[in-house]
Amino acid sequence: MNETDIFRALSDPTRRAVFEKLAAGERNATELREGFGVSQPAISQHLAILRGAGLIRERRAGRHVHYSVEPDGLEPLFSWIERHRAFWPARVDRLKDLLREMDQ
Amino acid sequence: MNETDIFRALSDPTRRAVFEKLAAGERNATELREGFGVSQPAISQHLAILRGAGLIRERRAGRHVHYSVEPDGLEPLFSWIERHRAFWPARVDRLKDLLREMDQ
DNA sequence: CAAACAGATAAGTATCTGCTTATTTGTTTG
DNA sequence: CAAACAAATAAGCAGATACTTATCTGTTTG
Repeated sequence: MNETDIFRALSDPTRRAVFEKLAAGERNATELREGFGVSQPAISQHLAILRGAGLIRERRAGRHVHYSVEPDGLEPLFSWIERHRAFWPARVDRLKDLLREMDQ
Repeated sequence: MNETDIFRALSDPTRRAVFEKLAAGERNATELREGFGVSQPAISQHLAILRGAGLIRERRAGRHVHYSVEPDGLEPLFSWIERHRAFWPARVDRLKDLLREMDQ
């Protein structure tokens, strides 16, 4: 949920690729595994970390678990960027406004 | 320079705090060390990682080395966010425009 | 120029990470 | 209900990470 968890979760290329795949739409763990040369437990562990960072959610359906992006999951990352508006005075004020709109 | 390096560099709380301190203005290694209960080599190593990720730059002045934020260092992170416009269709199209402006 | 200083580098270490295989839990279906 | 299936968990391991102390390099200054 915090910045460290989010940065850490996204610092792994496989995990970032999984997240990006989910950004294109809901997938179950088996579908997510396709294309990665990695074991089923590895994907399961990556999903647990993404979930722990608040970036994805799961929806159980029988023996399948469908994963999808948590819509506001990246919000702490946006906030962190915004907090640098001291350094990018005008630029990030605009970003701030944009992010506020996104919340609606 | 790539996304992985940037996410990794920012995933450490101490390193993120150093970066944030630099966002407030140029500092040398000794000044940066203040407030962290950490050895001089530790800070030096953190700075090397931030530098390797393209997030900070250094300016040598005698026996001092002054560090500052690399203005476009976070650009790959912004681009990565932007690349999710498939998921936030309208929202991120706006962000895209904003980032284009920022490039000018 | 010797002593002090700023910072980087070396080397060692405990802990963390990402992976594996093996096993477990729970669900579906012939 | 047994076999197959989807996914999580356990345990172990090689490599990475963040730190330490010790040392080195380079700069300044009394």
